[in-house]
Amino acid sequence: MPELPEVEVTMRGVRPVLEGEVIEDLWHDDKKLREPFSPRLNELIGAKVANVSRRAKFILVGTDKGTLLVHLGMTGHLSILRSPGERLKHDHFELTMGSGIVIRYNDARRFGLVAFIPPDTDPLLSDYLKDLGPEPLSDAFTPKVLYEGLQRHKKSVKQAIMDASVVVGVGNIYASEVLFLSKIRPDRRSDQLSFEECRVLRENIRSVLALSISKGGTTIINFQNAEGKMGYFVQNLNVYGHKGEKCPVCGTPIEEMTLGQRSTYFCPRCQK
DNA sequence: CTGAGCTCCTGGGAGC
DNA sequence: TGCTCCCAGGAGCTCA
Repeated sequence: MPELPEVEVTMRGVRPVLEGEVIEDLWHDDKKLREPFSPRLNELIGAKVANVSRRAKFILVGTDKGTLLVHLGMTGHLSILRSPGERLKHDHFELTMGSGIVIRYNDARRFGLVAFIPPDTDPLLSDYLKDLGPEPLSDAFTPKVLYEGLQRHKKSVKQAIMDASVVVGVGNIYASEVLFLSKIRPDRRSDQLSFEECRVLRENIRSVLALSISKGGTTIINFQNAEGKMGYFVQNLNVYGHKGEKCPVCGTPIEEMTLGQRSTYFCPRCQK
């Protein structure tokens, strides 16, 4: 379940093996991911990679012949293969670079996306990215921006911080964690939060994501081995998945509720 | 326009 | 042991 930190770490992992290299070959299977593979992806063969970046949970591979957009969905991951073996089940896409290195995309549930943005289109203005809210770790994500974003909605604060038009990159797990750290009940209406609560919430969103990225950074070496297995971040989750266990702060049993069809965990005593 | 609910997909766990 | 059922979740879609 890649959340933003895992995408960032993946992006940092593939960047050095892509930038400045030529895409020598490109392969995909005939199953569709979130949407079918575009025939225009083949235009990237022979292209030189200029830059690799991230926007929300998308990885952007910018070349002189267009941009490759990769989203890992729920179960997607990229492997860097110096001596690629045979493809495995659920391998759906790969790039062979001039260096001989193969970047391979595997995604069991096929919730991910591989898309082509033509060279005459600014990828940030493409349909995939144009409506996205601020990056949580950018200077643009101020307490005021979060406050105003939450004021625009009447849904629960948990659903609101998972809404990419408010802020990108907060998935289901971190939503519960961040609200716990902020002592805010997930089912509070987003437009009922005070400015001060938004300030605290904004701070926790940033610190949790930043910490996960820094932890993930140490897994890059592991990530680059021939196995290509990255593994999910093993981190201390305070409430997510801990229904019935004691709150680490006050000892009250953690409760679970459903918001927007998604499991939500919280401490009924700490979170107001 | 908004928010609620549904949908895609497969592996893994629970239950029998 | 083996079968069936159900759940997980990012994000786009439909509908009221």
